[in-house]
Amino acid sequence: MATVHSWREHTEAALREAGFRAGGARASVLDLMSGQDCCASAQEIHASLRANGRSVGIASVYRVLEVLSELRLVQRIDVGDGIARFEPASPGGDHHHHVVCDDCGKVEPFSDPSLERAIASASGRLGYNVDAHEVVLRGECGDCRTIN
Amino acid sequence: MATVHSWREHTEAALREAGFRAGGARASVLDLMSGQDCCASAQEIHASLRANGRSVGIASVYRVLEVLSELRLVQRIDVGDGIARFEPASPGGDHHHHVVCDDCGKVEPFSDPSLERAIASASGRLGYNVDAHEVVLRGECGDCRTIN
DNA sequence: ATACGTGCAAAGTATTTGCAAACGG
DNA sequence: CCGTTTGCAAATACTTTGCACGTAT
Repeated sequence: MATVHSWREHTEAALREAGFRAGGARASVLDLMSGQDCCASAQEIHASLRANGRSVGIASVYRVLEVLSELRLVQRIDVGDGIARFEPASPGGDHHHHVVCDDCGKVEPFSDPSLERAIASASGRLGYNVDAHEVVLRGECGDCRTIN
Repeated sequence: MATVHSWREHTEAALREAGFRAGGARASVLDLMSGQDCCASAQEIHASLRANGRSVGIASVYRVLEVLSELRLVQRIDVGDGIARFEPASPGGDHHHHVVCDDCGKVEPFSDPSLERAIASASGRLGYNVDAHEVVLRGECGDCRTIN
């Protein structure tokens, strides 16, 4: 059974509901992102679109990502290199976090239920209405450790 | 009992050991940062120094922060606004994380031992030599919730 | 004396904004 | 039609780099 509401469908519905119109650039970005396994930067997304022959402007990519971020349809990720990365917010439950290699800069996803529980419990103790969170671990990856 | 090794002293010793020379800009940055309670951006640090009459160049601030980051004497924090922030790495044990208000952008520190345990345990399961981590929570702060 | 540290200015890169044309409803 | 969306180009903002000079060792 395929997910009844793919991220793509869910997102388009949410945009329509929020009063946004359809448009080529947005459709292209959604197309690309729906097949994206982990986070990608605006520049990477733009380059991929160009490579696939869809000529969307870089400004549109940023604008689409801004809207999607505000509606929490994508999550913005900062792994510490000053580049904003984005990935579909997971209604499908594949929520995850990231490990970054200090050495080669590689970014990999991981997930851990007990970490999620600890975050939920800590969130409850703050005077904030916490609705999103991000965890970034840093260290030397296996490959780099072998080389050095 | 005052901490025998303040961050300031610890940091200067580590720099000397690593073969760095003393210099005015670095001393100014260390001075300022040792009295810093939570994270500050390079620009904020630069502005504070100027305000205090210490004319260090912005480039030096960045260079000092880069060195300190590499030696893990300061931790770099990215709360998602595209600005790198830095705070003394806590040998004194006041390790903490950050909550950011989605609305007004305010950044506040918090700490939670069980969250730390969960991170340590998750770190152990990855193929990485995890030596640093960062958690950012996002939500509406108490003030903004009252206003809206 | 020699190499490292620093300040300034210029360059680089990610992101945002102004604007006119294209397009959806 | 009217207002949103888009692409281009220019503007902005943060950060890095080149280079000449100062300074610690």
